[in-house]
Amino acid sequence: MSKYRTHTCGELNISNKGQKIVLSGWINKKRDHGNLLFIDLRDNYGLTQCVVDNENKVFKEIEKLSLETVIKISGEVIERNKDTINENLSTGEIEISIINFEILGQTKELPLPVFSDQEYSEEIRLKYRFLDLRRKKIHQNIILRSKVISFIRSEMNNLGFLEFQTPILTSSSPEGARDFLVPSRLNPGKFYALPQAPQQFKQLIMVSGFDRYFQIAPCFRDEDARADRSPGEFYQLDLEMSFVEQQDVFEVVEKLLVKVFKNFSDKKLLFETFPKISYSDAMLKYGSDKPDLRNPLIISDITKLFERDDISFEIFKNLVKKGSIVRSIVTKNTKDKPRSFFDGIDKWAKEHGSSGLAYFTLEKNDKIVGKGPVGKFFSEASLVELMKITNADIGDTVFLSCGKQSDVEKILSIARTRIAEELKIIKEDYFAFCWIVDYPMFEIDEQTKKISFSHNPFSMPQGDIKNLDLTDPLSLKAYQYDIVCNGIELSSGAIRNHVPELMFKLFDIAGYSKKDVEEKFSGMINALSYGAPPHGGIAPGIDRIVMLLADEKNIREVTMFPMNQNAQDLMMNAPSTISDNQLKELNLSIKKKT
RNA sequence: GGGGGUGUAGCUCAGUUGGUUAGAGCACGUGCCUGUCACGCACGGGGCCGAGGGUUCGAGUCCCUUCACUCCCGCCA
Repeated sequence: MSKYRTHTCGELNISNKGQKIVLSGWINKKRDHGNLLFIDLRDNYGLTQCVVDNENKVFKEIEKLSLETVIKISGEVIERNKDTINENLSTGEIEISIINFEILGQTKELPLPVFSDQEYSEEIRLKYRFLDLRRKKIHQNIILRSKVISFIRSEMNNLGFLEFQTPILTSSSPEGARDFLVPSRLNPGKFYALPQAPQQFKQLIMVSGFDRYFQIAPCFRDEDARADRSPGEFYQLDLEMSFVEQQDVFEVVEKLLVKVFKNFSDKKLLFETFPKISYSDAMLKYGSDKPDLRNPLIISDITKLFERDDISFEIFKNLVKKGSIVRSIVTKNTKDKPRSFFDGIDKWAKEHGSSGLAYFTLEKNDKIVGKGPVGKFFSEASLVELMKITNADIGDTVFLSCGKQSDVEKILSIARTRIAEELKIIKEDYFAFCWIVDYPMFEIDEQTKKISFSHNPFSMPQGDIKNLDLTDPLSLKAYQYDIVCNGIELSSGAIRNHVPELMFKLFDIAGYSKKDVEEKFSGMINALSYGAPPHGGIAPGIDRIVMLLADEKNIREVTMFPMNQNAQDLMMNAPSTISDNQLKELNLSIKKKT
């Protein structure tokens, strides 16, 4: 028998009636009636009500204990009266009549309450994370995370994947995010980098002939934080497979994610075979490469309409002549919405950096007309044509945005969400997964006008790889794919380029000489030259999967010890200064701030 | 690097047009209370109103600067 307990605080029930037991835990809540005192004792497993009255000689001592003191209680399991049963507790049919107690851990006055549903500031939560983590919701989130990871491990094993660790101290790579760097003592002036992802290693594992690899991999990127992005580190389910095409990867990931999401959430899946949407379609129909498919609204391009003579909407027509585009969102049966709804959307759009959203509602009396501020500019014939393009009906409203393509995409993407929220047509009880496929291999940097890799430089371009036409690199598509759920990018992956000669050519387009590539990616280029299998993979983000399952909007709610927005650990005081001696050993000196 | 929000008791917040001694709930302390489960009642301690400067007879409140936290943009192969 344990010195500290015979049972946990979530374990006892009516079947233990009459037993002498020992429990240990935290004082979650006290209810003091003067001569009768209730204590809710809490541990990881649950809550048990303990009771003591003034006939007990330790009563006065127990009465003085403050919340969150850790105590050991010995007592007897008593059946509660019918009218005092608490149906919200698994232990609610019994209570412990306290015989004796012992203090195991004293507490100072609490900087934040544990038993409370109140929100409180991040600063205090992160500084006293060990107290914060005692709170119910986040405690359960962390347990969920553990269970999800362990489930994924076992499923990956079942699917024939082997788990390997890859180095944490590795080399800096020129592409991608900013690296975290670690100075080398034995190699003065040189630095390790923490891996942004085990990208090269997992490809090397394939070249080494291990066929199917996975890892719950820590990834380090020195980028600014967002609500769904921790500064510093995050975890990916990193996986890679040999002798596969894109579809083989899709099948494995779909199988896995469907199981995970069915197992750990009550929400339903909108699709069990995830729809595949090309990058260009996604940008057109949703204005984004991470569309939320729970939202039924779809964007249409109606630029061509504005070449018609029977439309007199001169502002848009002139802009179109100068190369602007016009796209629309149609909302179903919104003719009876109050004026304030439409103006609200328009005003909101203006606040978000656009020139607003023009709109009109389709109505039919003798003939079809557009009702609303700009409806009068459209002839009946042009409205019929518009209805054909956008699938709009009488009673629907058409919102219009005109401008530069990237601006229109941006504003309509967020307008799509905003309008759907207003109309309450987002299917909140679902997970809507999709694949975004056919990403362009290259893109043009708006500022430098240089061509760069749009995603991963190691991706395999689509087409005949032996006779690839590289004269128009911007039209080249890659076997590069993202998985998106409810508007959140869960991961990206690719079929890799395992042909060194082709890789040199592609890097050349992005401005890297053969020598650069050999130097920066020596490990991998070298390996690919000694018999590399065709291979590909993906890396779903663990933190974001758990966020979706726990229905949390902030990644810190599913991370045990997160850093704050300035990449500081307020509990451990990281980062911190180091001693002169440490600096000397590392051959480093710190420049004074100017 | 840029933009928005917030900052008042240990915690969560209120504080009117600039006007007496800055309030509430929880927590803490003392007292009463033997069936509560957000127990109840009474009393009490607790404040550099984030920091600095300015306007004013007078600033928690107005102005400027600055710091912290947070959300967003940039960034995230």
